[in-house]
Amino acid sequence: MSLSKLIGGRAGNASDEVQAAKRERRKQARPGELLDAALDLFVEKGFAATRAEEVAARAGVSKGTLFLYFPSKEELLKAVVRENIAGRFAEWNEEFDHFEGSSADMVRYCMNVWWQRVGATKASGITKLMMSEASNFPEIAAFYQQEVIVPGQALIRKILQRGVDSGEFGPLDLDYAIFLIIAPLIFLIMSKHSMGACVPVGTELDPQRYIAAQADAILNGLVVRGGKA
Amino acid sequence: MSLSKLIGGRAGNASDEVQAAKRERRKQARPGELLDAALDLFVEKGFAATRAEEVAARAGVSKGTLFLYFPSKEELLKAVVRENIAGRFAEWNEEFDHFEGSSADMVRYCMNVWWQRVGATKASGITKLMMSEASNFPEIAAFYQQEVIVPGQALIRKILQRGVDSGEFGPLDLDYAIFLIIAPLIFLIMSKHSMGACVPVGTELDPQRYIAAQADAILNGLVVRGGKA
Amino acid sequence: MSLSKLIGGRAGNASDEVQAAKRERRKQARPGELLDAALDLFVEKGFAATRAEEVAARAGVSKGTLFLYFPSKEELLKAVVRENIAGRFAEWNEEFDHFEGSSADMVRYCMNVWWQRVGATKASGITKLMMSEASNFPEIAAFYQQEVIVPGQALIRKILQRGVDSGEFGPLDLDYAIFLIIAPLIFLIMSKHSMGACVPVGTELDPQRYIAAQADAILNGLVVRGGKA
Amino acid sequence: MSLSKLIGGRAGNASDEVQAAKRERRKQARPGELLDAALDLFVEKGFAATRAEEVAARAGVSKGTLFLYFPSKEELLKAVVRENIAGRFAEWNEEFDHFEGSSADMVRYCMNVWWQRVGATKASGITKLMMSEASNFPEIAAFYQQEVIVPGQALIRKILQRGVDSGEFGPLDLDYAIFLIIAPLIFLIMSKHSMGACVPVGTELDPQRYIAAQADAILNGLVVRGGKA
DNA sequence: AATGAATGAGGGTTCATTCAT
DNA sequence: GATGAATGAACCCTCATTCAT
Repeated sequence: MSLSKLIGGRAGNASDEVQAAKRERRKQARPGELLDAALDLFVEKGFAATRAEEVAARAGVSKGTLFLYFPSKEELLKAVVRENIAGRFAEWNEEFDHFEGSSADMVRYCMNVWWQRVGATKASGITKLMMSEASNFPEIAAFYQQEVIVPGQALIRKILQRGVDSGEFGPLDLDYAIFLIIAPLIFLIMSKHSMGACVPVGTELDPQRYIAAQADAILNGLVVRGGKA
Repeated sequence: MSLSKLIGGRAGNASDEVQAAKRERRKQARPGELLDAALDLFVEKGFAATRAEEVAARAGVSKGTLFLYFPSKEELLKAVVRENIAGRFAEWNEEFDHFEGSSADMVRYCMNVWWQRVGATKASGITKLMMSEASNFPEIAAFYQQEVIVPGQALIRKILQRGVDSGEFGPLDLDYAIFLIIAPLIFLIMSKHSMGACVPVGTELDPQRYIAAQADAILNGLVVRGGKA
Repeated sequence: MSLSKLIGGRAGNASDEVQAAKRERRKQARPGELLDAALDLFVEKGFAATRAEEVAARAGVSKGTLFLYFPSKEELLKAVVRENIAGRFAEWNEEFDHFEGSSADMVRYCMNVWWQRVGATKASGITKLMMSEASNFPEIAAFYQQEVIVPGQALIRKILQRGVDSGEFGPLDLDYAIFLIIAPLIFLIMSKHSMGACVPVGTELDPQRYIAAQADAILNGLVVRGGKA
Repeated sequence: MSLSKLIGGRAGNASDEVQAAKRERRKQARPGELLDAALDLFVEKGFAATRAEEVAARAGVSKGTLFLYFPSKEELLKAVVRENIAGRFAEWNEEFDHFEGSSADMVRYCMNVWWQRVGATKASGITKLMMSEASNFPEIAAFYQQEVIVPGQALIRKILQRGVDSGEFGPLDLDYAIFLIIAPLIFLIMSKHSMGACVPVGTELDPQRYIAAQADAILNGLVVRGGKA
């Protein structure tokens, strides 16, 4: 912004400043609006099948404006992925390090919190997007692998390890046990973004109930205990 | 094109008949080769990002030939899906109806047999494909829903119901419990076809071990039993 | 933009007047700076390949400002041409009318003076520009033809005619002899502005030496004289 | 072409072969037709101002076809330059090495032959093109420099050296004397392709007469000989 | 007057589809 | 049937031009 606006020269007046600020705010917001629109459409239709003009239109701007903010459609995709992978794992690690309660509760909490903070948000679309487009954009896939998959798996592993260490969980093949948590969550996302969209209304999965059912079974198993053994 | 065909003499003779038969067989095989090639490529790169010419090239024919067998790229996709979801559910239903053994074993058997007959085969690509393209082709998605998802879920439900009825499994919210079986299998397929392709060699999932670990936990739970009970 | 202008106090004062004067001068200068920048770029990259924004940037103003002074890119081109062919032929005619010396000297003088006043200046770019763009802008080309080529050729013709009249030069096909002077000068300009830019450093033409060599030969010829005659 | 066509199987007949051959010939001719069209338009309008579709249209094909033969507009330009710089200097060197006659005649012959074989042909457009676009395509310019300018100058130099060696020409600053031949020829081309196109009909340069006038003056000079010396 | 964000027509390029051979 | 040259609609991206500030 020009210095004159800040110092208030002759031409400047209150209204001007307000307008300028509004415009400035708009300009700041533009990339975000475009990224949101792009995420929606890339997730819904796939990268190749989404036209740049559609993204612009959904963000309420013209085709040309899109390219004012992102040099190409592919860079837009990269930005979409980058933007939506706010590395929150540090924060979560912290949170789980101080968790006080059983490891079973921790697993439940982890799954629920993930749903609230990722699964239920637009960010979940990134997972669908990467699943669909990974092989077309290996560079982005590698980035996603390193920024999301690796730290995510490490986090789950730590939780399970805690349960094993405390004796609450039995001995586990951790390399594979982590998918007990991950698989149902990923599946939930895929359902939401893919076939789920084609399912008759009223029959979609209820995420809370879904997660509860999964957690119950993962923790306690389907097979009834004791008694007849 | 085979040289023999090109040189083939003028008059009808034994060799001619042999050639004709061979050609006939080839002609019959052609669509299959195209469907195979298309499945591979659609799964790997997505529908929109796959060029018709690539499909033809991988099938060893020219671009024009592809359109001789399929009127459009979209019809090719439909055929690919139709071709690869040969509903084997009738057969499986039969098989499971006569299963003799515990329901826990049945779950394990079901997951393993699914892997052998679907997950490990090219047919698994259809799942990936539908996940990625469902929203672009709702008609195909509905078809898949009806031909695969509904009967598949019914099958799983029957297995779990059997366990509940026999008292081997505790009471279950069946609408959601079915995903205990489905989610890890779908996840396995997505891993294989998506990000899995971007994972460092040697760190891919071992399907057998993966399925065993999932089945164990689903059936028995992570939490240690007995003792304090 | 200059900081002083932005901070400038509210009340009229001496400084204000100074600023206003400076701004006024700047305002007058603006079109000139734009024309200079445009000439440079049009010559270097061609009209179509030069972006309006580049011109503005080189002139140190914003894109919008360019269109404040010139209604379109094409009008800018017209202005560039118009501005840079300040018909100095009247003055030169005068000068040559009063030339005292041999016509050979006059030819040499003419070529050298042309180099100093046109060839070595930015104005020489106009020649290159017209050569490149004439067929795209016939209207401008006609203007150039009328303002530069016709009077230029007339001037040369007068010089040669003088030599012929005085008996210093042999009989000449004047319509074509004029190009003896013109061709090497135009070639020098084209060298400077075109391929010359691609020639290894140190191997560019030395204009003075080039003109001297051309003039010598034109006047005296390559073939040795006398002797055997 | 398929072997069957050559061996003549069942389906093949004379008409078929004729048609196929015709088509084949067309395909072979296509690139040449496109290059011709491109040369014309690039020369006339400049590279940037020429649309790919125009080139295709002038060659009588559709836009898409152009890109079947040349991967991009820029590659088309490169091909145009390459195609039209059939390095004929070897042949010419040979020709001039065996020239029998005075060096003055050789100069005249050289200029005339150049006009017939280059100046009067489409290839002359390349010179115009390079003059206009050199700085936009330094790579092509370097190629042109190396393939045309350097050998061309060497050829001229040899001719002049011959005259100096034989005593027919006086001592020369060869580095600059070569432009006595080159400049008028280049100027002739520029006239033809640039302003020349804007000159009133009937007033264009007559190349033969132009070359004769230039050669006469270059060889014998404007200044009358003998007498007063 | 000056700015630069926004626009949208235009041009290069791709690719599903057609059709003459 | 099979081919692949040809087509042209559609898409990405550029950039001259506008206009709110």
